[in-house]
Amino acid sequence: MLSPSTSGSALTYHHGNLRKELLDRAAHVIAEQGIEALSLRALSRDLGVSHAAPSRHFADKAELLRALAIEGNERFIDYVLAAAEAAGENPLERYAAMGKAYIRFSIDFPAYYRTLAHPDVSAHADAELRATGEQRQHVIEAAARLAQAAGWLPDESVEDVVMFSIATVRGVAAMLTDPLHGRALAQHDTDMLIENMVRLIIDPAHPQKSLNPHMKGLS
Amino acid sequence: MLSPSTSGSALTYHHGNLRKELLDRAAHVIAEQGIEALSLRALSRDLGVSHAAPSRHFADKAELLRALAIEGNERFIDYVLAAAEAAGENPLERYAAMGKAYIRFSIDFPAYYRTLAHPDVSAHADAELRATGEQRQHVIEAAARLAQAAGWLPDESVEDVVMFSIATVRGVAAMLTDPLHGRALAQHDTDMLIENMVRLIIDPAHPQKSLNPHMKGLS
DNA sequence: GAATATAAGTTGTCATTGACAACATTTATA
DNA sequence: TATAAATGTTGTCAATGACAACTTATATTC
Repeated sequence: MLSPSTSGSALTYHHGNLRKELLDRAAHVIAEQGIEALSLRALSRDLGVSHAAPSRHFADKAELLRALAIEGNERFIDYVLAAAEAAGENPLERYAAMGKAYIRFSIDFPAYYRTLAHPDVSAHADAELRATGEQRQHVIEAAARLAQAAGWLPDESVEDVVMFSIATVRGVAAMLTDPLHGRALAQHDTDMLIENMVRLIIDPAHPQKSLNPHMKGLS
Repeated sequence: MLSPSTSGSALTYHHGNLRKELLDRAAHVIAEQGIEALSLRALSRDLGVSHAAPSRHFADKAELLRALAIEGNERFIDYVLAAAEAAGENPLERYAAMGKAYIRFSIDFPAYYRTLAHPDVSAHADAELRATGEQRQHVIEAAARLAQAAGWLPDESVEDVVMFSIATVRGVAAMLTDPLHGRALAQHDTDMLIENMVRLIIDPAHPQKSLNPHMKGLS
């Protein structure tokens, strides 16, 4: 009862570190049944606390989702940056790896992805969530700049290539996770699909890909 | 009271054609305050009927949203096909026009777009909604085939170019309508952005755009 | 044209939910 | 030890979606 070393539910405090357990359980429910099925009271029941307990950690439901979204943004950044590191030094390879990681994150962490993609969450964004969202943007934009400097779509503005690449991977992620459109693909097919989609955005083997290839040939 | 010719609320029946009025009002609320703010009871109050009246037309809330989504898919198809017609005969121009129309639809008809994009709606899709979704897919796919035959990305599979182009416009639409990411752009900027994004997918002026431009040069 | 079936709408009720207030208990701090 | 702060509980409220029972208007049938 008193020992903080017990793993699991009765950790350090009254009932354990309820805040974290709420977030974990919420992520589980969202991954299993979607974000609409999330109920603070059901969450409380699952964790064996009273229905008002969550209010000590989250002012309302939106705040819990916000916290989950912030956590998701942080993990997203780590995930994508790790993929870039693993890809080596070539800026084109790095950016392609980040694109694949972007899509894969949405599949590997459906709860974070759904939370981040949910319209109501971004509608109720606060300063902190906005901040992690901008971090996310900066990480991608910095890598895009380097890729462009290495020969990718040199005639386009940075804003445009950033938006183009984010939009595409975001759209692919949406389609793969959409139960309507996303017919279940085999693991191998998914890998191949991601590979192809990212190659259509940026192909490290052919960085000269450009809308004005004839201009490049004359320069 | 009895005349069916009066426009507006007291049309033909008990209270008018309530079904249509519910859908219209729902679209209005969704466009104004988002899909989460939609309440059947509030809808009933707005239209001056009792809280159980909607149940005669829609078994539950999901069914109303489903009907709205089906309507949205139909209008989407009309909208995109009209854009293709206006673009003339060239398959590349036509496909580009359809891409722009796709994005523009999400801006011009936010209620339909939000409903169609909402995860809970596609989760509760029925046969009819799925059918209109497939129609949508076929319309795009047919145009993509023609564009490919006219020289666009000839080395890729149809499935890949379809997914790539849909994903990109879908992502752009998501970003433009996302209150977090979509900082308000001026009308002209939006036009230019759409233009650029679609040109990065398919550029009618340079249909030879391909991942293997050197192969094309040798053939 | 009256009788009847059906469609459309209403009132009443219920369980669930998110939010809040008042109270209780445990931990931290002075 | 006294007290403040954090954490959790019980009780309550209004709003909501869903449903059942009842009412009324339109359509159909004899």
